[in-house]
Amino acid sequence: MKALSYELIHKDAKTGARRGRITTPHGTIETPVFMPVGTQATVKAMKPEDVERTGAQIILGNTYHLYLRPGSDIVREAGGLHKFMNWNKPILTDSGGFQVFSLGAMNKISEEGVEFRSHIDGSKHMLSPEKSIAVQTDLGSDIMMAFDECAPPDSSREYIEKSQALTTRWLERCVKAHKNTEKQALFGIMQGGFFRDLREKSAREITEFDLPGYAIGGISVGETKEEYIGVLEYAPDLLPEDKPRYVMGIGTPDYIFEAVQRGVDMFDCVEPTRIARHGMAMTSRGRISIKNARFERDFTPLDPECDCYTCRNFSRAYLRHLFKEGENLSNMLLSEHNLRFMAKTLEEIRKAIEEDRFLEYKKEFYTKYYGSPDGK
RNA sequence: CGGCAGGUGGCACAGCGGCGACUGCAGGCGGCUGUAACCCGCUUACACAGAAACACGUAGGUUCGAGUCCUACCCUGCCGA
Repeated sequence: MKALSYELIHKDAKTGARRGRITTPHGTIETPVFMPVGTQATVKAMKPEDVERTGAQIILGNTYHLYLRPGSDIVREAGGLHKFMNWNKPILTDSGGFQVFSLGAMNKISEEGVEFRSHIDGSKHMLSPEKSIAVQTDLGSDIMMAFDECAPPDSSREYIEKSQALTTRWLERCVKAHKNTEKQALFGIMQGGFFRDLREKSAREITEFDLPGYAIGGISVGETKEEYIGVLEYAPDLLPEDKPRYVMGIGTPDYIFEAVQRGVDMFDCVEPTRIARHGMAMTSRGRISIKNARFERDFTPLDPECDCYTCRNFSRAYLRHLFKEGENLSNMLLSEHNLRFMAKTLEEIRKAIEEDRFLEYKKEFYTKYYGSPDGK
C-alpha cells in the first residue's frame, strides 16, 4: 500500500485549473490547497486547534530547524511530529533545501550535501539527501520533500545547469534512502531556474522515479512576477497529470491564482502568518495595515465579510491597540484571521473550478482585492 | 535660606570651542514568498548652500566661531539648616 494517492475530480472547462483530492495516512486534502507553515513544530502564535478551525487541511514542518532543535531523535521519541505538536491532520516536511538558499551565505555545497553553519550558534552541520530523509523519517511527516538545491534567481545558466543536475542526483539518493514508502510519501522537486530547457530536463529526470507527487521549486525567490508566470506557463504541464503538483513558497493571492489556473494543486507560504505578526491583514477588499492611524477609532471588524473568530469578536481599533502595545494576542488574532482568509479563498477557488467558472471567480476576486480585474 | 547636580526633538540621553546637533524609544509610512523575521527599512518641517536655518531654559558677555567657556536670572532634583 502506498502512503499517498491523488484523485483528479474535475478539470475547469476553460483553464488548466483542477479540483482534486489527496489521501494520506492522516486524512484527505481537498485541492487546490494552501498549506500554512509551521517551521518549528508550531504555526507561530497559534494553537493547533486554532489552525484547524481556520479550515487548514495540512501544515508544513521543517527538517533543518527541527534537526537543530529539539533534534529529530527527540521528536521521534515523542512519537513523531503529529503527536509532539498535537496536530492530527497531514503534515508535509520541507527537506532543508530552502535553507540552502535562505542561509546561503553560511553554507557550503558539495556533491555530498550541504555544510550548514547553524544560524543559532554557528556550529557546523552536514545535511545530505540521506540525512534529510533520515530526519524526515524521524519526524514522521505524511509527505516528505526531496533534498534539493534552491538556487538564487540571479544565478548564471552555467550554475543552474550544475545545480539542476545535482538536484537530480540527490533525488536518486533520497529515493534510495526512503524505506517506509507505505507510511510516508516522497515528493521530487523540479529545478532549472528560469531556463525552459533545463526545467524540461529536470522534469524528465525526476518523473523517471515515479513518485507520488512533484513540486516546482526555485521560483518565488525574488524574481519578477513575469518571470514567475513565465515558468508557470509550461512547468506544471511537464509533470504527470495523475499526481499532485506543488509550487513551493507562494502565498500571495495573485501568485496562487496564476498557479491554480495552470494546473497546480498545492502551495505553502509564511506570508499570511508572518505579515500577521507584522500588523498586516488580508481582507476581501485588499490588504490593510492595522498599524495605520486611520484605524484608531474604527470599531468595525477587520473584514466584514469574514467569518473567522477574530472578525466575529474584535474591532480594528482593538486589534490596532493590541499591535501597537506589542501584545501577543495581536499575533494570535491576526494570524488566525489571515489563515482563515487563505483557507476561505481556496474554498471559493475549489467551488469555482467545480462549476467551470475559475476565470470568473479570479476576475471577481482581483477586482475586490487588488482593485482591478487583472490585479495591477 | 545655603550647598551640590542638572536643564538638548513627545520621552530618555550623547556632545564639552567649528552643530545646519548622535543614538534609543515613542509617533508616521512601507516591506515581508518551501520562516535566522513579535523582524527589517524609510521618515519626523519648508527650503537648499543663502547676511538662510535652528530640539541646546532666559538674558547678557568672551570669541573669527558658543549647545559647549563666563556672569546673572528662572526652573528641576538631592543634601543641609
